Amino acid sequence: MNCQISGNLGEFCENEAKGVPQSLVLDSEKGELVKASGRVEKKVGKSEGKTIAALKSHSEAERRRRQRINAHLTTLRNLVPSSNKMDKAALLAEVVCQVKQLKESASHVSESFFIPLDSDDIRVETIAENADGTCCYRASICCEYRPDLLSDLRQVINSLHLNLVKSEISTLGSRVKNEFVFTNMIEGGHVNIEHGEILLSSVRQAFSSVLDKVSAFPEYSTYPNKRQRISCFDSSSLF
Amino acid sequence: MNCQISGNLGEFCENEAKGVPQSLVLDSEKGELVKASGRVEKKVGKSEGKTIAALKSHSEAERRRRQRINAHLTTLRNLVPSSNKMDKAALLAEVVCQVKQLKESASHVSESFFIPLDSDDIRVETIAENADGTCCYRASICCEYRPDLLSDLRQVINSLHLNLVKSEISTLGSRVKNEFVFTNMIEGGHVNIEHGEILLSSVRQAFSSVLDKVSAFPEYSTYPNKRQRISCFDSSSLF
DNA sequence: AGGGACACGTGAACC
DNA sequence: TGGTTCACGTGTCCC
Repeated sequence: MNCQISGNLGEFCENEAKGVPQSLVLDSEKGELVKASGRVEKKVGKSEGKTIAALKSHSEAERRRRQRINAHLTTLRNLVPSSNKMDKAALLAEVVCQVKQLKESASHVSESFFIPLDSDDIRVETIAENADGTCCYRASICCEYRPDLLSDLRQVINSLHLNLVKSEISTLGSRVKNEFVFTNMIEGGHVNIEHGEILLSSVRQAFSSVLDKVSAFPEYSTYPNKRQRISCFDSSSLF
Repeated sequence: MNCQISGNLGEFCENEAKGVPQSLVLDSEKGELVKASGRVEKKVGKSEGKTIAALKSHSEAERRRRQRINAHLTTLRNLVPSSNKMDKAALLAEVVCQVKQLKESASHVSESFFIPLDSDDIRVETIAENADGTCCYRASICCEYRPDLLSDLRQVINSLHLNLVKSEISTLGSRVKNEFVFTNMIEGGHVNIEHGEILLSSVRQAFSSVLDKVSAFPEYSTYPNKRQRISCFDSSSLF
């Protein structure tokens, strides 16, 4: 199966010329060592010319194939940062990681763009943790619009004393998504003593209470049946 | 340079036993065909055992290296869709495309998240073109907040009669970014006769007029100097 | 010296 | 049958 004979005679001749009998061959099944003999100029018959040509085109094709593969590898090397001195396997491993990571972040991002139409959604997550202890968080709540929603949210956000760095309102049909980005910094550049997880869970709980208020008032939960089209700009209901 | 002798004698012995003199060797420099001779059991000296061991460990190491590389290739094959029957080069080419595309979309997305702090920014672009002629567009305007900004924008959006599917307000410090996603559909499911590019350029022009209005009233352009902190929720200035 | 990494030419298999 | 792909063992360089 794994038995074959191959070789380019040029090197062999060089070795032979130097009197260096390095050209040994291993029979891996029997563990025997064998010295490849010098060239035998024996005629092989009328097919010799064709065999030469076939062998030559074969090795050339194989060289082209290797060049093709290595060219793609080089391209990948330039695409992945700091992979200049990696060997082939390490480069491919790095590419695997990059692809996984990029795919994950891409799906994560598109998911953060998404406004679920049939289920309410609360997301509270850490989006960056810095070495100095400062963290950046994102909290979002997506639900059906109702008249008191924004004032309720404002009240909740204010009561939590979050260090807001960005807030966002999106609308899609009659649904609204509010997103807040905040840090654990407090005035003066100090880091909030509260542990991140505690902060996040209190935000989660506060958002839940906003959603619960909707459920508690059925007149709001039937709101979508009206299929009212709202938008920050084609309706003044939000403002 | 490219001259070498290699081979596993097992195969050679099989061929020899079958009387098939296929084991030919090509000297690619001279174009000569040579038949590899049968095994020569000549003693090579006291180093024969070591040479056997070296050759064996070498080929085994090489096999492990190949396995490592191919394992990563298999992983990549599972990571990129519909690459089951691609050969190595095509797979790598596809991976190159995927990585480029993912990196581009990732940077594109993070750029769309970005709120420029020192320059006003208008972006109008197509985000999807469907086979049925319907298109999905995104238009965004990012600038310093000023009291009339939202009503100006609302007026502009209304006058364009866009089929809005999503609108978004983000704030970062005293800067505001408004984003609108709209389609070329009109009531009844028909596609707007207007060509997409005309639609987009009129949106771009309308947004520019909103920005121009800021420049025309210097009291607004000095607004940032106050470093006023606004947010949808820690200030009522937006609503 | 000895092990890793790479390019090479070959045999086998497939179409 | 030519053409192409892959795995293999080897030669060679480098540390």
